[in-house]
Amino acid sequence: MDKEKAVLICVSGLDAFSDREFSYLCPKELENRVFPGAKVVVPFGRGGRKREGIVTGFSKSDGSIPLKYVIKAENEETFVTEADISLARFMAKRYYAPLYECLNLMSIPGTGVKFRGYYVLGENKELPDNELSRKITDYIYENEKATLKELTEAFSQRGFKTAFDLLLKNKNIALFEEMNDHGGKMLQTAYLTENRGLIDEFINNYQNKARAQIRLLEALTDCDGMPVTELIAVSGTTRASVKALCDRDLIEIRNEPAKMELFSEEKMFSSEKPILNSEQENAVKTVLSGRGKFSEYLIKGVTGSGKTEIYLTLCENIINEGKQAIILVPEISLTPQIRARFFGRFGDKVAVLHSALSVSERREEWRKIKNGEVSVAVGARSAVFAPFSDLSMIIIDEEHETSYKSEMSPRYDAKEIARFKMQKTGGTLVLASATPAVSTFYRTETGESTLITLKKRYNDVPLPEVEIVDLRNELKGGNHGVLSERLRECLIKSRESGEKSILLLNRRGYSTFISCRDCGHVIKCPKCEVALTYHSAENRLKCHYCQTTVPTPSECPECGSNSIRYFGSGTQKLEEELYKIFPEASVIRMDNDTTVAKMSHERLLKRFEKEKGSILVGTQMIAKGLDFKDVSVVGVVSADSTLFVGGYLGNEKTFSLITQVCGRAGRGEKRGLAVVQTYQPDHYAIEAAKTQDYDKFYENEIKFRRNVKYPPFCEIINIIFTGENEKEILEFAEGIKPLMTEAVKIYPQRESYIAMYGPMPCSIAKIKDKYRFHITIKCKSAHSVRDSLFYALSKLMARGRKGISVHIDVNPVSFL
DNA sequence: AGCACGCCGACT
DNA sequence: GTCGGCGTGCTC
Repeated sequence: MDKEKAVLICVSGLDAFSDREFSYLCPKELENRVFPGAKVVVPFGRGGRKREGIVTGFSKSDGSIPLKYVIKAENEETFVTEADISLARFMAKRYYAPLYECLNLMSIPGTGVKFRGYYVLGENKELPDNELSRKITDYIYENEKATLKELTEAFSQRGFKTAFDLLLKNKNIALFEEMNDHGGKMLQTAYLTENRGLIDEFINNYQNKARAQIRLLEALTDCDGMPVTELIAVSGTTRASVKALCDRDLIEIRNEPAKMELFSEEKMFSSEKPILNSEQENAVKTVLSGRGKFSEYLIKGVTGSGKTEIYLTLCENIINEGKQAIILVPEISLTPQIRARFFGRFGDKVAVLHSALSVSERREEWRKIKNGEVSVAVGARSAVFAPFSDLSMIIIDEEHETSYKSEMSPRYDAKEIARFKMQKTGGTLVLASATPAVSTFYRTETGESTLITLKKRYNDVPLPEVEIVDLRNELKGGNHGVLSERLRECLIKSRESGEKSILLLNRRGYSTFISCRDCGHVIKCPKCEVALTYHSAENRLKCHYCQTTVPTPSECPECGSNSIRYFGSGTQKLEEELYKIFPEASVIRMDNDTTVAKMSHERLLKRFEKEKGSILVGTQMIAKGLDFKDVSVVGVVSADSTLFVGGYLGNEKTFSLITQVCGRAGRGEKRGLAVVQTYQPDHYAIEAAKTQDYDKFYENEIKFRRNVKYPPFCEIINIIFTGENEKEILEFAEGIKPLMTEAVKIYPQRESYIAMYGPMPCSIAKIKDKYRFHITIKCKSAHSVRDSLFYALSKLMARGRKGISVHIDVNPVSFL
């Protein structure tokens, strides 16, 4: 008899420690649709509930356990390749993530865990004779369906489980598994109606009455329909005005599958080939000379040295080879300006992936890549998984940015993924930055990567002059304000000559914390272990970690005194102070609070560009991707604010942030001025920033890293435990020590193991009522401690751990 | 996460 | 004795 085909499948919904591949049989009728890479539906667990799975290989099952059958095979477009499977295996091991979740990143977007179990009324209408049964069925009847979780919460009384089980057994209720289908998401799109006459009439008659509605109509006249959310953002209005126009029958809203809509400016952007200078040409030549086998480059080029032209030229070469390339940029840089350059150059040969896309737009881009309709993909972190068939180059712009590391499971590092992919296919990896990550630069010293340096700035504009202001002297001089005398002077001068200024202050809100003068009590978030920040716009205190807000207290909640004081300054306060000095000026504030709405980022920048003598105030989001003429002054209000947070990366973050933002000064012909305010003028990160001297910074920093054994001289594994009960977490986490001792005996790789610290409270010890502890492991390589750590953690997780969740972060970039 | 099995305590 | 609560371990 023909043996039935048995396949290995990774199943959704397992945690990293119980994650395994399972064997299933394939029914005859599905035989040619079930093979490695295919998405399938399988029964799983004792209840045989449906789950999504991905076939990872063929099983050599010996028949010792009875196998279940694959229920369904999905259609073709959900497939992943064998190369994806081996990449996913690497990721699952390296980042301690479930294999399914890794593969899911590579398959078509918006197909997460598909099945939700609901309970509905069953065929048997005769209920057991008890009140609880009736209540449960009534609840389901009223809501049509209910999840088990919902029911357990609604009937958190004794006897629920029994009654529930009985109902299920009697078929009074039944399980209904629903597909949680995100596919083909519809988007509300606004169109002008056919009543053109009425529209013109309305615009004329309501000039001064319904300004918002008129702006909406104007925005719509130039285009053929626009998604409502975008329309609101572009015209700076609200949903209420949209509704009003609908009621007047002037516009209509249709539900449409979302399309990727190009902005007119993107289409119009010139497609002229840039003329490269000799440095740029050399860079291109060097990179291309290594083609044909895996090679890695680091392009270190000051801001304005024209790195984007190099990327464009490299991509062009790849396209001519008939191959494909990915360009990764930090999310924040995916502004229309940058997108425009790629569209201008490659037209419809380029796919763009960014966070503002809806699921269906993302699917469409993914499909174009998969079908070979495009040859270049530009996108943020997750674009590294773009499913090209003959990918041959990956370029990572601003490679020092920490956003290339995912902070959600799977906590992957796009740089490592890119390297893995290029190594496998013999492609080229290009990293680029004005201020490379110290770990990246180190690779050029060990020979793992080739350094390419660009020194010339576009049009030979000199780098800005950087002045350091010692804030301790300001204090001595009696100036307690946010702005030093010197910076204030420069701002005034800049405004007088009609030029723009940019001020960086890496703290949002008004004040950083508020406390009582009499008893010293600091007002903290009720759910998190952090101080609340005062936000003047809402006149409330906000928690930046859980978004809770509370009214501003007029007296101290501890001692009742009414001398509450606001300490520290954020962007809101700075904005206010600037208005005091320049009542006439246009001060534009850009931070998380002002840019939550889609597109508002771009609107704010446009305003800044348009208005003479305007001042831009913002958090680190203003440091990148901005390209303005006539910015004569850049101010760094508090240079040390990133110095001692962010763990060992603090120095590097500070140096690159200051350098980046200072580079915004004086583009165009004139030399700009940057004023850096600090309490630590002698710190080497600040000193090096003064002369914009990366090499000097690197020299100091690598010495420090080597001395205290930090990356690149080790790898760090952070294990984070969270839960409601402080004591239980601590006890649980302590359990890892003996297990680790045991594990190291079984997997003798001790030479790699450097040290284990903790458990200790995280630097934010509580978020949303959950306490947080962490254990940090330093090792020569994460790879060689993987087996022993996995052993210890699996055993640890196998014990009762009510309410404690554990996650692992390999080489974290944030240590909160 | 969810589901069944099995141990233990309360109630008949 | 029996029912039901709750902890423990497994899922092809």
